[in-house]
Amino acid sequence: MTLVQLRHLIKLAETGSFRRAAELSFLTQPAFSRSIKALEDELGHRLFDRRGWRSEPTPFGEEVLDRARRLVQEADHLKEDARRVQEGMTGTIRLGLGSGPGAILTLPLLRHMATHHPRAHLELARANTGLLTLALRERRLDALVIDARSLPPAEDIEVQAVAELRGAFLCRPDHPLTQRTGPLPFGDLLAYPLASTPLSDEIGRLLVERYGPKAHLEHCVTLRSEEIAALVAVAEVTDTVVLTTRAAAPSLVELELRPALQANARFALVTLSGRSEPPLLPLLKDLIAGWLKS
Amino acid sequence: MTLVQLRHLIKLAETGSFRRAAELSFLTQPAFSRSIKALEDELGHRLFDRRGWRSEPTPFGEEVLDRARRLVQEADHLKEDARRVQEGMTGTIRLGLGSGPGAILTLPLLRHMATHHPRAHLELARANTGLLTLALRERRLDALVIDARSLPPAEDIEVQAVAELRGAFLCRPDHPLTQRTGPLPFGDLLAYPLASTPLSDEIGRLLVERYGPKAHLEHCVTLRSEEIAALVAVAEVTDTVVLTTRAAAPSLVELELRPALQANARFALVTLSGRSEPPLLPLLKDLIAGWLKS
DNA sequence: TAAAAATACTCCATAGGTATTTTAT
DNA sequence: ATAAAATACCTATGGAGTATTTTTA
Repeated sequence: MTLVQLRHLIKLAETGSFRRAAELSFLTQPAFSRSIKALEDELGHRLFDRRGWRSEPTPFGEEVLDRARRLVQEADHLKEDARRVQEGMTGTIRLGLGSGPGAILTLPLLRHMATHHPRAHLELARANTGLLTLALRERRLDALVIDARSLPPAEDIEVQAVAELRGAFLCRPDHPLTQRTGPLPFGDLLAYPLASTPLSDEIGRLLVERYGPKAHLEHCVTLRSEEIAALVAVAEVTDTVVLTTRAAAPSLVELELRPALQANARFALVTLSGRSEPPLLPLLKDLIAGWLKS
Repeated sequence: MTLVQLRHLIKLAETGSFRRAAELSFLTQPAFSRSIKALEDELGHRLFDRRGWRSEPTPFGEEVLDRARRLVQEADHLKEDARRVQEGMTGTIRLGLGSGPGAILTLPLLRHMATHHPRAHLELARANTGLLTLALRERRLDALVIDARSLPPAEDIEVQAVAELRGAFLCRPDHPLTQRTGPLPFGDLLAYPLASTPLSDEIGRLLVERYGPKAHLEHCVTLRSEEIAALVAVAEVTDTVVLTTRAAAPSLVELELRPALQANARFALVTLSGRSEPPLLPLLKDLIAGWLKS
C-alpha cells in the first residue's frame, strides 16, 4: 500500500472512470488499472465495481476511501509545512535567554514573531546560564542568547558573537546625581542603593581594578536580582542606581564616571556543536543582531 | 515522499544508527542511507545529524517524525482494519427491513451483532418497500430484507429468496375461538377485530378466492398498521385476530380454518445488481436464513 | 456495437546490493 | 584506530508504455 495508490483510488472516486482518472494521474489506463488492482489485492477486496460507463466504489471501497483521503491529506500537509519551514513561515524554535538578553529581547522577539510570523512557534525560557546550558544539552532548548562572559568554555558548545553592549551606571533622569556637572568619582555613587544582576567574576575584577576595593561587588551592590526589568522599575521610582547595559533600560539615563566604566556585555548565540540549527534560527540571529547594533 | 521512507525515518529515530535501522528494515546500510537522503532532499532539510557513533534528529527532523509516526500508524490501521473486515470482525452494513422482516429480525439481528461482532457497525432501517428500494438505489442502504411479493420486478435489482414463512390467523391462547374444536369457517372470524399490515394485492386476491367476497381486505381488516409488534401486542390483551406470519408472533396461537389459509410470505434479500456486496452481507444472509428455517 | 477496463508483452527507471572511500570519535 | 555513513558502480525488480483482447451497457 503506497500513498500513490491511495491517490489513484481517490482520483478514481472523483471521476468514476479509470480512463479519466488515469489521465488526471498522468498515467496510461492499463498502468492505472494495475495500480488499483494492486491495492485491491493487498487489501483483499474489490474496491470499485467496474460497470462499463461509470464505475463506483464498493461499500468496502467507500470505507477505504474515507481513510485514504485523510491519509493523503496529512501527507500533503506534511510536505506543505516542510516547504513553509523552508521559507521561515512556520516551524518551532525554543530559545533560552539570559538575564540581560531576556530584558532586552523578550518583548521585541514576541512582537516580531506575532506580527511577521504568525504561524511560527516561539518558545522563550528565561533562566541563568547554568540552567540554560543544561537545557540546551538535554535538547530542551535549541539555542541560547546569553552574555558570553558567563559561559564556561566547553567542547560540545558553539558560541557566535552577536553584539557588544556597553555597560553603564543608570539612574532616573531627575536623580540628584544628574544635577552635577562633569564626570563623577565612583565614591559618589555609594550614597545611593546600587542594583545589578549577578555579574561574572570578570566584571567584578574589572570594577575593583578601575575604582578600587570599594567597588567590590559584594560590598557595593545592595540590590541583586536576575530580573533586570524589576531593577529598572525600582530605579524609575527611587534613587537607586542600576549597573546594566544601556539598552536594557531606555527610561534611565547614563551616569558619566571618572574613569569611564568601559565594561561591555558580549551577547552571544549559543548552540550545541554538531547539531543542525532549526530553520528559524538564522532569521532570529539576524533580527537580534540588527536590534542590538543600533 | 513514500510511506516506506517515513518508516525508515522512524526506525532511524528508534535506533539512532543507520546501520542498525537498516538491519531492522531488512536493507543494507547504503540502501537505507539513500532512502533517508531522498526524503531529506524532497523535504529540503537535513532530518538527522550524523555524528559517527550515534546520530540524532535535527529539530526539523523531530517535527517531521511526529507527523510521520501518525501517518504510518494510520496507514497500519487502515491495513489492519481491512484484514478485520475480511474476517467479518468489523465493517459497516446498512440493512433495510420491511414490515414483516422488521418485526421478526430486528431484535435477533441487533442481539447477534452486539454479542458476536462487537466491532461491526449495523444500521437498520424500517420502512415500506417503496422507501426502502429508493434508499437502496441511492446507495443509502446496502441491502433489504422484504416480502418479495411487495416488490415490483426491476432490471437493476437483484432478489435472492431467503425463506418462506407460513401466514396464519393468530390470536391469544385464551381467545373464545380457541375453545372451539375443529377447523373454523372464515365467517366466524368476523365477530372479532381483524388486524394486519398493509398486504399485497396478491394476498388480497387469494383471500377472496378462498373465503369469498366477505374476505375482501378492505372489508374485513379493522386494524391496519405497519407495526406488527403493536398489532401483536393488541392481540395479546384483546380479542383481536392478527393475520401475519407465524414467526412474528410467538406469543399467539394459530387458528385452524376451513379451507386452510395456505398463504406464505416470501422473505427475500434484495440488493442492487452489479454492485459488490459488503463483506458482512453473506454472514447476515446465512444468519437470517438459519433463523427463519426453524 | 462502441467504449471502457483487463491482459500480454516489452522496456526502463529506480530501488537495492557489493565494494570502497570518507568521516567522526 | 575503528566503526559508521557516504559514494561509486552494478544489478534486478516492479512500475509504466504499446498493442490487443475481453467485458458491459
